[in-house]
Amino acid sequence: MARYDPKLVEPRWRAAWAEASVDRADPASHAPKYYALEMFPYPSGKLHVGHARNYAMGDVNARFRRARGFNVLHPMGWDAFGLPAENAAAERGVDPAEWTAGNIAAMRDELKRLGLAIDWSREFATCDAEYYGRQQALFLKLWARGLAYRKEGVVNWDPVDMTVLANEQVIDGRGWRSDAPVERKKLTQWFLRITDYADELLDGLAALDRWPDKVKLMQENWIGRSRGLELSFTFAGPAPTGFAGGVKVYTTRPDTLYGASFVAIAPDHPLAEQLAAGDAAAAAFIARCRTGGTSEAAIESAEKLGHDTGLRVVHPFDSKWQLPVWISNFVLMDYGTGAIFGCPAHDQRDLEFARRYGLPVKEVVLPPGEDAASFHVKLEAWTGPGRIFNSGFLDGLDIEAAKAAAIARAEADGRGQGTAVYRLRDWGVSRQRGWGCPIPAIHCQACGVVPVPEADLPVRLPSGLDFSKPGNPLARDLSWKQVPCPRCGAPAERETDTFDTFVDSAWYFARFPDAHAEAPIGPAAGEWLPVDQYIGGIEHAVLHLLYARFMTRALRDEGLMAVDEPFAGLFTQGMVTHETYRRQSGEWIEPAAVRIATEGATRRAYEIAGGQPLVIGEPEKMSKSKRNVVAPADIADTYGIDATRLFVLSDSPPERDVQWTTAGVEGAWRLVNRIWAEFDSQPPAADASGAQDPAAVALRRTTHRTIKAVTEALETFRFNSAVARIHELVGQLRAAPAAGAGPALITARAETLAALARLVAPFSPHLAEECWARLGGEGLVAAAPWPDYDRALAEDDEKILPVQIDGKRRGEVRAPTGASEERVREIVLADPDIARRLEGVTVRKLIVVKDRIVNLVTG
RNA sequence: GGGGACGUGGCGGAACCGGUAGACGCAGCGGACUUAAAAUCCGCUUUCCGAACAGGAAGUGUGGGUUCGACCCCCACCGUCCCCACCA
Repeated sequence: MARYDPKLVEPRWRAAWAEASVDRADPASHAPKYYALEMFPYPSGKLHVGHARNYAMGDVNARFRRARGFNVLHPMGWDAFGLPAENAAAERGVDPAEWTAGNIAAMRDELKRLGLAIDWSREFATCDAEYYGRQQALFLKLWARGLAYRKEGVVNWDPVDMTVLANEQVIDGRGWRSDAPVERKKLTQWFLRITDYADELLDGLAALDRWPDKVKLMQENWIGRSRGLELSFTFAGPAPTGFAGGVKVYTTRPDTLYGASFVAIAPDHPLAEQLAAGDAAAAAFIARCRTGGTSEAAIESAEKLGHDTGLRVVHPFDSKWQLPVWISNFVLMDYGTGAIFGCPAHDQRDLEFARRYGLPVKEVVLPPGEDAASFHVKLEAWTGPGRIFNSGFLDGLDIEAAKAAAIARAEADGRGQGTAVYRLRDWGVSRQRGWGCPIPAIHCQACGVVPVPEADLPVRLPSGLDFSKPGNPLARDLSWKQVPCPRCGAPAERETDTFDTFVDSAWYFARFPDAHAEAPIGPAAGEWLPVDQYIGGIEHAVLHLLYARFMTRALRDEGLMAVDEPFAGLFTQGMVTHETYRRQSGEWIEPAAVRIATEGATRRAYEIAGGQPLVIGEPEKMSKSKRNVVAPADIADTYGIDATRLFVLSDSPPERDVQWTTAGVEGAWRLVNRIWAEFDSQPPAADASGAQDPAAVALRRTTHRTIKAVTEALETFRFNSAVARIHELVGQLRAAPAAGAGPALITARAETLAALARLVAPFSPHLAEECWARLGGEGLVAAAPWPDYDRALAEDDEKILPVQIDGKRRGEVRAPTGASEERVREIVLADPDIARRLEGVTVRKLIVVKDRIVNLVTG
């Protein structure tokens, strides 16, 4: 018996797949299409077990669908722009393009070694000019449609790296890379008008029935549509220049308007800036607001500060009532109108502000059970339900009715309008980076911002950029930057900002169907999109996944895509974690340097070198800092790829985290060897004529039941359950060994093995090929159809029914599958054991659940 | 502060639609093989009472409820994790 040797077996079958081009999507096929895609990786240069799990899931799905008769498109690419390449360039003086290309080559090899059924003929990287040039072309179209624009906005500015940072790159108020306190800076930036699609992006979520609810909910909250009233407060005295119409505020609580005690505007509000020009105190206050940190902790502890402008506005429902106008740090310029009215009794922030500055607190919502004369808000605002009082024409209404009435009155008076406001902001896509897709625009003194003519695309990144100094090297490369204006020919300058890399990933899935097409999105995209199953991490729930949904719609409106939604099905997989080990002194020790000893049920860790005891920590996300990273390549050297793939899919449900353990992979490795042993010991199929062997019948039943169960588990992404069923089937095979078996059993075993090879193929494709070949199977198992099951065999012909008396299990009876209630009743009452227990009691009720259970209720 | 998810043996987890709780794996224990160890193979393994592979009791975070029957549905509470957050 030959021991299974993955080092010999695995490369051989990968070569065979490549030779036969089994992984290519067939453009001429008439089979139904299936587009399987996993989020493409950033080419860091090293494959992580987390990658291995992600791509193994996608691969199981792709191979399964192919076996079920679909024409599968399963491509791979590289999300290749980004900061790590610039860091490498800055630290080691390497060319980011070369560095990235080297990483891609290394990772491609590692991915290929995983035995993924990927159509490599469609591979591309976002840093290829062939890709990003076409992205520039798409951008020009969006620009022409008015979906791209430039706007001065307040951004997170890293003063050390001299670049804008995305919100997610700001950690506790500091730049994630420089650790410098982030500044709020006004800068003119490119934006994409994602808010034009806010309603559609929100309402479209309902149709995504194969997306996790969690992701849909996160997007819903992120878009954050709220309905309310935009309302103008006119000035009591002469209005400041440009504010003849008053100050426009936004509120979701127009029902509390009679509880108003002030109007507050953001420090960045145009009115505040105008006042600052003539009021030193106001200017100082605004400057102070801008220095405040943006971190969670800073905001949490930040006091509500204000500056009374001295201006007074008139209450919209009572012309004799005047309210002060404050500038306040807790009002945000980029939500709503940048101005609010304060109702301290019914808003906690307004209450804190009012208490600090001695502003009135007037209750207008009476909570149930409270008395109008005695109800007073003290330290906590009342935001719950109630009846409106102290509020003129709104008195006596409930909150919802009062909101409607207040909006109707404001609209009738021409002072306001019921409206929806979104939390979603337009997408700022400018980055002051040198390793990104250049934004195809030229700045001309005379003509303004001019698009690069399409014929001049791609705007290529220059080679030899200097990354050794902070800031954007493109801005320093004058020979690249200085160009004639395409409109008037005068000397002009290129836009030196590059796109946020999320732009690169917002449309890449539409490129794969025609990866080499002249047009950015070729005609085959119409056939393949949407992606049938997309797989990736939950961390992209509101970033990448929202941007891709927006881009798909924007390009649809441009006539370039035929679908509304890019991803019909989405699966978000969990991470791979690992225990952590550290010395008493605190240093983290990598798993490879640790020896685990079990003493009874307790586990202890020792450092291999020196033998000193270590502290075992909870499983955590693998990270360099905690040194708990495991490289797939090292594991594959010992146990082979198939065992590695099997393990990361078998130990936990796929959406949950899985803890990497050596014992776990060893378990998978055992299964690989057990499977192989069954094939290796199987004699050629015998002639089974005659002989009804009960062992053969039992094995066949298990086989067909397993095919059914594995098929259903793979349909619903329950990989762990599928592997458990395979374990069971292998256990049955071992219980009915070929040695000494009669012809009927040998034949049954042959049927089982033929099914097993195909059931295992999505998980452990190399092993499956080896088994298939050993069995004399036709062609490659990678191209073989999925096994069918016999319904009759998958069902037992007899069921064991537990018998409960008053809900407690007291015995069991055997009954034919599908037996009628009367028949089961007879069987139960005829059972001597049951009869004995029923002596002296009356059966009040006998409940039979077909093929499941019997419950006797006594009285 | 707002929103959401999840609590099942020593561990990861399973349980279709409300119908035998603990599949399968890991760890552990016992045995076989071996000079020995590793590997491999066989068996046991929710807890408690019990000599028992007799029988019984308890049991899916806690407390209630609905039901012939609840891990599953409802209410309240406790705990853990995730997302968002001065969003008016």
